[in-house]
Amino acid sequence: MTDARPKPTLKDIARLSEASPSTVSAVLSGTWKLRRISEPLAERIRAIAHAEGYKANRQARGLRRGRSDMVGLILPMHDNRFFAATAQSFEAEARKRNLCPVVVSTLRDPAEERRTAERLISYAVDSLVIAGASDPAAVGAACRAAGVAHVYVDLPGHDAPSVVSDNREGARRLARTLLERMPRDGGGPRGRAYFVGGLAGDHATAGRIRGFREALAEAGLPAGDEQVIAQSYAPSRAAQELARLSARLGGLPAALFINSLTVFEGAMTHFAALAPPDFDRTAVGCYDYDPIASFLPFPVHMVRQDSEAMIAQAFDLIDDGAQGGRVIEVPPLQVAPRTLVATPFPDLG
Amino acid sequence: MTDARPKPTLKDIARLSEASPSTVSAVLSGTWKLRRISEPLAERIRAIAHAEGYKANRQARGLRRGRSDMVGLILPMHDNRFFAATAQSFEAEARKRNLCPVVVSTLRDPAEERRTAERLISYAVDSLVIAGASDPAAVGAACRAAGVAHVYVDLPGHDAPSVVSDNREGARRLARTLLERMPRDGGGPRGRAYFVGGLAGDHATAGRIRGFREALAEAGLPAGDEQVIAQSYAPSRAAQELARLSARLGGLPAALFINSLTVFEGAMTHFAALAPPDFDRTAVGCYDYDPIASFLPFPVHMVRQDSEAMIAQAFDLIDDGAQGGRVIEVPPLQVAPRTLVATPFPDLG
DNA sequence: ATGAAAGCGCTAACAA
DNA sequence: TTGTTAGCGCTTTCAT
Repeated sequence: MTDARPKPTLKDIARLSEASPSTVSAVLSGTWKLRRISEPLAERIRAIAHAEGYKANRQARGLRRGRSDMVGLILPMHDNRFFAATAQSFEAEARKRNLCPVVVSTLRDPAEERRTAERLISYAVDSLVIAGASDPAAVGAACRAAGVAHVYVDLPGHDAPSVVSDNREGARRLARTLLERMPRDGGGPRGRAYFVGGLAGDHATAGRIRGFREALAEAGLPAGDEQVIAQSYAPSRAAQELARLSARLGGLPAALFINSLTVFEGAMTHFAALAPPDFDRTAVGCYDYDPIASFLPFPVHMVRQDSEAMIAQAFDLIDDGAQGGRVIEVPPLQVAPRTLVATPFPDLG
Repeated sequence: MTDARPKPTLKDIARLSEASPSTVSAVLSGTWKLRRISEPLAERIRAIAHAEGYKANRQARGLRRGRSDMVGLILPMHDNRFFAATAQSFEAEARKRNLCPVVVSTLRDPAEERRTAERLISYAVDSLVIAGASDPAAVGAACRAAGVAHVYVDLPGHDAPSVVSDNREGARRLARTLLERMPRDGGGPRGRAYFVGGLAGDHATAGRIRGFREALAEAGLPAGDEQVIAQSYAPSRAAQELARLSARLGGLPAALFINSLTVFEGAMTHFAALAPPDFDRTAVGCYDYDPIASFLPFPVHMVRQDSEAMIAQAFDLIDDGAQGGRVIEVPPLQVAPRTLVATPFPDLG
């Protein structure tokens, strides 16, 4: 497995091509416009380098140049659609700039998050994108101490620019969609739209509740406090709250704004416990996205964070050397139900 | 953002603590057992290093030591449950060994894959785990040329050890489960188990078909060729094949072994087109895993690759300096339907 | 028990 | 148009 002879270094190529290391370096790293090197020499060097399988040692180059051409993305976890999509966009943007992207997750452990940031910095990453930071201040301190450019994504920091979802606008749009779709047959206890799940104290949830309320107000149907149920993200709790609500209303409400997939799971178990629910009489929306969920036996309008746009913004901020705690809000995307047939399980809706 | 004064280097700490760089290095990098350094001196150095916020430059250290303490994972993509889980396990194992994990995806582009491998190697990663390689030979060549230890995961390579799923055993187990659950009311055209989806030529699918056939044979119900339908992974094609099958049988078969989530999506659209399908009369299994899918209105037995065990194996192989094209097979896990109520939508079966 | 010095592989002044 | 040289920050003999 290990090759017998050691990898050729720049000096080897210099010796073989009878040129000086600096010339070889210039030729091989594209700096050679400045050093008006003769085309034949350049060609010879390239040929020899290629023949010898020369590959520059980026640790050495980085050490000398004081930068690595690596950029890091720190995530809470990989196994999450949004963060995975974020990673994908991150890599695409990094490659556009000819940088080497590396992605690392930290499991929402502030200590691990900090350690990871410091590690990447010690490898001299040029910049860091920090998504869903659990302790932005700590990471920010490490970056600042090292003079490493950084941007927060999804959850804002204070010492550097942030790119977050426009929860309020996203929620407003989803709520509007639900209001359009919900049955218009008069009022009655079931005639209203309900917001379910999440924590009202949570920054994201708070924004979504505002958007929800605004859409309802716009439509001349201002929401009463009982229309917003936001005490938990837990599926079991969601199922419980929905059961209570359905009991009170005598069925599901005309529109259900479900705040996140975990809450949605809980909702599914509640639906399962019902006598065949009548989804003609209920418009369902979920502020979160999962492709399989859009294949459910009833139409679900979903919201997906625009990770692509967010990452593009993040890189712009880094490219521009933006400083300070500016927060940029990017509206999320709405995903129509992918239900191929209007009501896949006809007897259900 | 950028700090005014530059980061302290080892030399700075040496000057400040009135010790030599070599002593400081020894103290700070734990090598100091050898160099019987006095405890007071060590303590003083540590204190000063801490006070100055000294962080070793790993590019320099790596350059000198000829290794970086970084390990890389190359993935086809992030946005995939299996690969995401693989990344998570990879990071956990790396951290156990005090190595810095970095994850990069290559979108199944062999050129990108190779480039990424070379890049990571040029940063002197100590070893590389390559998951779902689209061109193992090219990556392997790069690793060998550089003497970088590497292991393939999920899809095998030939120049180094591989860890793959035991598709045959996984399929056998899933098929057994389906045979246990399927209605036993005599034969008839609908009384048999069917394998649907994937490409029979594909290595993974081929193994699964073998396992499927073996389970049926064990049960005294050897499969005829028409019971294996494996021409495509495409959802639309799957829907089409299922429609044809249902038409021929007069309904869904007693057991449906669905080979992958994409095929499953297609199956969903077919189910939707049917008159209310009767899932009392059909046991459904999917060789793939998605948590939301397990909340569907009918029970789905799912199979999930054991990424944790696979990655643990991969690290063992690297730790042991294993060489050559050995292939280790790890059986996948079976996930029972998480359906909380036996039949969530009672009217559906 | 500690220090001096060489050098990892590369780049960038500065010379020529 | 090209070569010489001095480091980047660290580890590691080899001296003492």
